Amino acid sequence: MTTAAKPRPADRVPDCVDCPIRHRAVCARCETDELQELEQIKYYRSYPAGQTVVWAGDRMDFVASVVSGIATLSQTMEDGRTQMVGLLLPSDFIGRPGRDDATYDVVATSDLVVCCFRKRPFETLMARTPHIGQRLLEMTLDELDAAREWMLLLGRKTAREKIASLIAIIARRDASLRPTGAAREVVFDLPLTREAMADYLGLTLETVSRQVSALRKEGVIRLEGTRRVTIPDFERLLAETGDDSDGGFLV
Amino acid sequence: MTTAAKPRPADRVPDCVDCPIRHRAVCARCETDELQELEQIKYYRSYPAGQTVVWAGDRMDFVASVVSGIATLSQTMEDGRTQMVGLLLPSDFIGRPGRDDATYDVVATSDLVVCCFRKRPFETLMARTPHIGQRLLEMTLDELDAAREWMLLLGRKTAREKIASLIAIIARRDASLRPTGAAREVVFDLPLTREAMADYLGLTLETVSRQVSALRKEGVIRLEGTRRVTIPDFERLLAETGDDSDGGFLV
DNA sequence: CGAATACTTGAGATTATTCAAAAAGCGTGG
DNA sequence: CCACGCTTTTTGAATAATCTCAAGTATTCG
Repeated sequence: MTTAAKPRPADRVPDCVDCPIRHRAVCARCETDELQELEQIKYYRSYPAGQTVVWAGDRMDFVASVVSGIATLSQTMEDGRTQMVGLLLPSDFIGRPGRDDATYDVVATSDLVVCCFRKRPFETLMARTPHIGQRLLEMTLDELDAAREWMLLLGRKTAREKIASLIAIIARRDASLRPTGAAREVVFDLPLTREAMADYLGLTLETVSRQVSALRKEGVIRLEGTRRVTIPDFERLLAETGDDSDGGFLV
Repeated sequence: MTTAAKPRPADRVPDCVDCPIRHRAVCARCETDELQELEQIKYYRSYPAGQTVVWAGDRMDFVASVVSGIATLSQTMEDGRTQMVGLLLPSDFIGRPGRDDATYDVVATSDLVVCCFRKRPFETLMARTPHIGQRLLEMTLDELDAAREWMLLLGRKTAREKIASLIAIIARRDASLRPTGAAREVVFDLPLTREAMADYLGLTLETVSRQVSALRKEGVIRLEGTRRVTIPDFERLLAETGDDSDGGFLV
């Protein structure tokens, strides 16, 4: 089902001080001495696109931060229906302190680099210093808000609104990571296949395809190939999401 | 739309030591001296069934624990579509430290008693002692798991599976709060109207009604009136939920 | 270039919704 | 205790949205 390449220990592991996600990840609030303790128990791993990082139910002896790339969290029912329950971007946290088994499948959607911490030492460190737990609480509260926003999408939005919402969210995130100011035209690549989009949105891939095509035909978006999206008028796209018109633009 | 009775300050506010939710709420890990600090900033409020505790977007100057009764968290779209994103039971936490405005509507579904803490002092206390933050992190992680389980339900389950899942969850919770051991027949009252069930499940109330009737006609559940449910065979109900057959019975 | 994967499109079936009306349940006052 | 009005729930019929199955086309990778 998925490729089977092994995770590769990365060749060089950068110092925390030079880390690109230093200010957003679970370690964001750590003092220098705390960082040094983290350095002791951390190691990098790389996964090629498509590879599974952990399977739901598997024992997990580490927690980790996404350094670069994208991973997905998903759940699968006995008969194969799957629902994505989270999209992990750089600085996002993988795993749950205090829990030994993975609750969800974690899959690398692009080439992925993660900064792992051995779980027991991490838990010990967490108990000793409040900074990690404080930051993790903030991040978890944010994720909970995101999950609840997604519940509204899954439960109440139409297929068209779901697609528009997903594109808007990816576009926004992309804009926030990018140096540029407020470009009139937003251009970016979808990091997900149609099937992954379907799993995220609670749709079939055919419905995703049809709705993407519909938005394209109506000029809400433009496509180069199947992945590269141009949004000529962001307001127009937002109007298709079903969300409040005011709600947090360019957060 | 909702009744407009004022929240009533409760007459007597029990000591934390005697509190029924003491061991599960956000204060669960607090030492005696920390409890004393909490006593200083706490006050009780009561809301009659149907009343709104806070509206999304309103300023909230307190956080709170549910002491008794049930409340719902929900989101409403401009055109009135609403999605429930959480069910708050005794010991559950309301509000988010560090945030001034409510993100969701909170509505008392039954008569409700909450233990409020003024927000600023609570935040200060949190910063000073790690016990509250630690417990809040645990609770938030549990809520995140619950939200993600709900995402699977909303995105991938059929109407029938949704209803069966909701009934099973309420039955389980009810069993866990009840003194009895493993009774063969489970009997309990649905704490939600058909409309509230629909809002929780991402369905219309008519579909809820139809599926409840279908389960009744097929003997999966029995009904006395519209609220009182008997489950003659819990395994049979679980088989209708679409979940793994093994997954956490009577957790 | 060829095979494999990803995507699109069509037609028909299915599921859930919408609109409408009737029945059941609930609380109040006579 | 019962009648009345109100809310909640049930049920029906028609409609709309999405899914399923089935090709066919485009894209990617070796």
